[in-house]
Amino acid sequence: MSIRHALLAILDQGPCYGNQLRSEYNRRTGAAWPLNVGQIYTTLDRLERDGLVRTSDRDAQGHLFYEISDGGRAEVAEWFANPVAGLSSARDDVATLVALAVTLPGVDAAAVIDVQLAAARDRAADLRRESIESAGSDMGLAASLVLTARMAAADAEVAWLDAAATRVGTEGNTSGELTVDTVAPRRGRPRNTPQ
Amino acid sequence: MSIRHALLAILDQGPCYGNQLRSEYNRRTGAAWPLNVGQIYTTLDRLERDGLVRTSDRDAQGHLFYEISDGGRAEVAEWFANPVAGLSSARDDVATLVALAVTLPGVDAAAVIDVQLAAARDRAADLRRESIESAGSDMGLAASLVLTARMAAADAEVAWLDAAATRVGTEGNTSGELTVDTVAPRRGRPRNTPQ
DNA sequence: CGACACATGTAACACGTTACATGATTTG
DNA sequence: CAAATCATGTAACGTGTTACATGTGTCG
Repeated sequence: MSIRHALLAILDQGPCYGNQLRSEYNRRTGAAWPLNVGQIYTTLDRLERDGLVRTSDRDAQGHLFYEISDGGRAEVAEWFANPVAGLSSARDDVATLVALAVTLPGVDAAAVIDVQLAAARDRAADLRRESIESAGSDMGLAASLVLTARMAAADAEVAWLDAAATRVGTEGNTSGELTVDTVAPRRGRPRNTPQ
Repeated sequence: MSIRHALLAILDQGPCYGNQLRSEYNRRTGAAWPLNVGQIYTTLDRLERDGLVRTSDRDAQGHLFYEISDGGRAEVAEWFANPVAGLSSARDDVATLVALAVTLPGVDAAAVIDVQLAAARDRAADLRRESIESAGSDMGLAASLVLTARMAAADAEVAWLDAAATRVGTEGNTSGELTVDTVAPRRGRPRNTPQ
């Protein structure tokens, strides 16, 4: 639900054509999450389908302009006025992976965590470098904020994985391992004995 | 790509039937990200379509068991051995929202941030409470790790929003505001003057 | 001219998600 | 018996994402 709203919010400033929207989106988010060109048009189609946008006239250059509707404006206002589901409420693949690594017998949880930790550290370092390199440039406040958000997320991931590694090392997974058997449905009788 | 792999990893322990997989998934992830029952079956269908799983026999109770294939086992091994794309590389809706709020004239960025900040704080507090309540319980290591991961993500979000509020307050969005005009395509002539 | 960027589109697919239908079994 | 739970499924939809086709204008 992010791209939809982002494009809509930009269109709230005035009519734009496809590629223009792409540029705007990239510039404002610091090109952090690259947006495929085609996606613009599919998203615009869907916005039009939902009556939030309508196609306007064509340019002298042939650019096809899209214009926001009243409904679209309302949607933008609502977007800006209410909480959105952020990363902290999203399904976390790394956490899922680690949780399963810890609970599944036969998986070296420590090794799994190490791999993810190394990758997360790389990622954090990349972002930090990017931040330093673009320090003197003309990067706007928005792009700068996005960059710090990504760094914060990466750092949090590193810190958590670090703590997880320690806990797995000390607490072990002795009581953590869960065989599928444990969950035998109530109406029971020993069911499947994996392997 | 998370649910697929999670179910596959559980199936790597031995055959399971649908609802059993649901229980396993919920238990191992501390039921943090609730999984609709139907999703299990759609996912299993797709796993079967891809040859990573095959249906096994039926139980005396009529339970339909699924069994992992060699290809599935390979996929699980690969999943555990390589970095996965975590939250830190995902599109961040909150950051996008704030970035747009800061760059779009006519939007009260400070107010937008406040709303998100309040929601994030609530979320963090909820998780902290959940953590305290389940302190003495028999929560396994995995579920505990997942909970801390969620708290870490929520805290990071709060901290970032806090910093963003400050920066928006001090740096203002004077130089940050970007009219759509700014981006006039190179081959140019003043194009659309929004509003 | 040829390479490249601009610009618009389309077709297909993946995954996640929900709502609904259906039956059996347990339990109060 | 009635309600709740267990269990299996299906149909439909939404967004994100990619790969591809196509044309035009610019620039060396």
